[in-house]
Amino acid sequence: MPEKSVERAPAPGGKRPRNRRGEGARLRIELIEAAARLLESSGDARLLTLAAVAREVGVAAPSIYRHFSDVGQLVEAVVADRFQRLDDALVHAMKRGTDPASTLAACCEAYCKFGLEHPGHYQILFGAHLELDPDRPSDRPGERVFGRLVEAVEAYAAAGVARSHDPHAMAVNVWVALHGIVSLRISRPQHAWPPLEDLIDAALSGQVGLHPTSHVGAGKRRRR
Amino acid sequence: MPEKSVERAPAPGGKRPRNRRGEGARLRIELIEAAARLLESSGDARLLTLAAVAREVGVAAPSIYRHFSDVGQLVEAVVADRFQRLDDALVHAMKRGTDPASTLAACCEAYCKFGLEHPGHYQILFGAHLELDPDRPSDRPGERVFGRLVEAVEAYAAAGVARSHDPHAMAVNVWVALHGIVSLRISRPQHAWPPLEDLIDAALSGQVGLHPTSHVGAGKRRRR
DNA sequence: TGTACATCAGTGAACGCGCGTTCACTGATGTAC
DNA sequence: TGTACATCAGTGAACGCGCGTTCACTGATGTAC
Repeated sequence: MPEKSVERAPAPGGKRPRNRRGEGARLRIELIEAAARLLESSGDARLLTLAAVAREVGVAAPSIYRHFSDVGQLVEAVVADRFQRLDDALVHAMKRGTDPASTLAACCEAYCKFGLEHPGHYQILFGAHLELDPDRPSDRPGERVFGRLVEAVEAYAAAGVARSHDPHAMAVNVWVALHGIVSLRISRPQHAWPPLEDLIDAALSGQVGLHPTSHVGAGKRRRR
Repeated sequence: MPEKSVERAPAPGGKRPRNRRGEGARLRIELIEAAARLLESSGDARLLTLAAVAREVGVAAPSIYRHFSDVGQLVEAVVADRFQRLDDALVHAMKRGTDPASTLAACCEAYCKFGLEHPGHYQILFGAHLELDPDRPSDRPGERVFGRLVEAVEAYAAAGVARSHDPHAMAVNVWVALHGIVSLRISRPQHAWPPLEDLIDAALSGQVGLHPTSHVGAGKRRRR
């Protein structure tokens, strides 16, 4: 029987082959992916340990130091990546909108879906214990994502049917509502929740006056 | 002068005097209070250690076992106590209301204030990692608190000015909105938030059609 | 009233474990000559 | 072309620390007689 048949052997059996010369940077990627998996399942960066990451990848713990000087940098790498993914998801969703109303709805829906599909990451991104560098307001965490919401609400408001004339204030209210939807559904999965769409509709109609009928059919929304 | 002048000597200096015979149960209280302080500052029960609680109280770690068989029971004691306090606060606030509108507003305000004044506890009570005994639905966490909200919304709906005719659904929307307000303000303290009252007003007017003017003057609300 | 005893409240030492971090090292492989 | 060497990717052993948990114990104090 062939000995080293599989290249990507999983950690338990295969004694993970070391990278070729010049390809050491691959471990960096693997470490970030492993940390991301662990963070997804814990939902709190403070519970992440270097030892667990090393184990997950199948590598000795000191090997991590070649790429990250401490666990914080590893977390930062994961967090930056996930903020980027969320932003990408919002931008992508908004492109699907055919008018300001459906664009705003799509944006909100994408936000909630990201959160509900990656609850651990969502909790880390928008939970209280992030502590990125507060001196770099450019990446003040989540501010860019909030900016997308502001964009969408502004465009909707410009179309003239919004509730008030302060798009920024409305965007705050919408963000708060969406965050409530996502985080309570994550933390109370056993509660008898109405369909996600209904919660989003209620938030949008309450906060910006965007009623369900105005954007039915914009995305793949189906009522039951 | 009386010999045992100070009963509650602080941990650092005073070598905490042991309780008299028959008063061993006092340590139980102290342990719960200490755990509560630590939980308030961490915001996650999974970070609580017996060693830290023992240190906080000024007692040897094994002493805890006389009162709690593991850290989970200690957490459970704190959580039950804080849920009770929150419920008390809501009930007390609602008693101050003079009509269904002001009662509902007072309830929501009390909910938010509890959360913002005890952010660590709020995160533990309504965060994702609680895991109380799911076989006892009676204390399914937070359900009783949610029930207060349902009560208040129902009373308001019965008065006839509500947005829809499904008080339970409205209460869900209100809960979600309040949770969003509290948890995002906790986790993004540096964000330029509007006054708490404005956020609550927006939630209430959006979700149940209760507009600020309908309850101005009911509590100590002041506009600026 | 005095004294022996039972009980209570809590301690100190010890253990194994997982973690972070350091250090010198190993072995494969690309490269200069 | 062959060979010596430098470098790269990663390891294994070791350390101190904090933690959970056990165990036998200690010393104060209430109580029975």
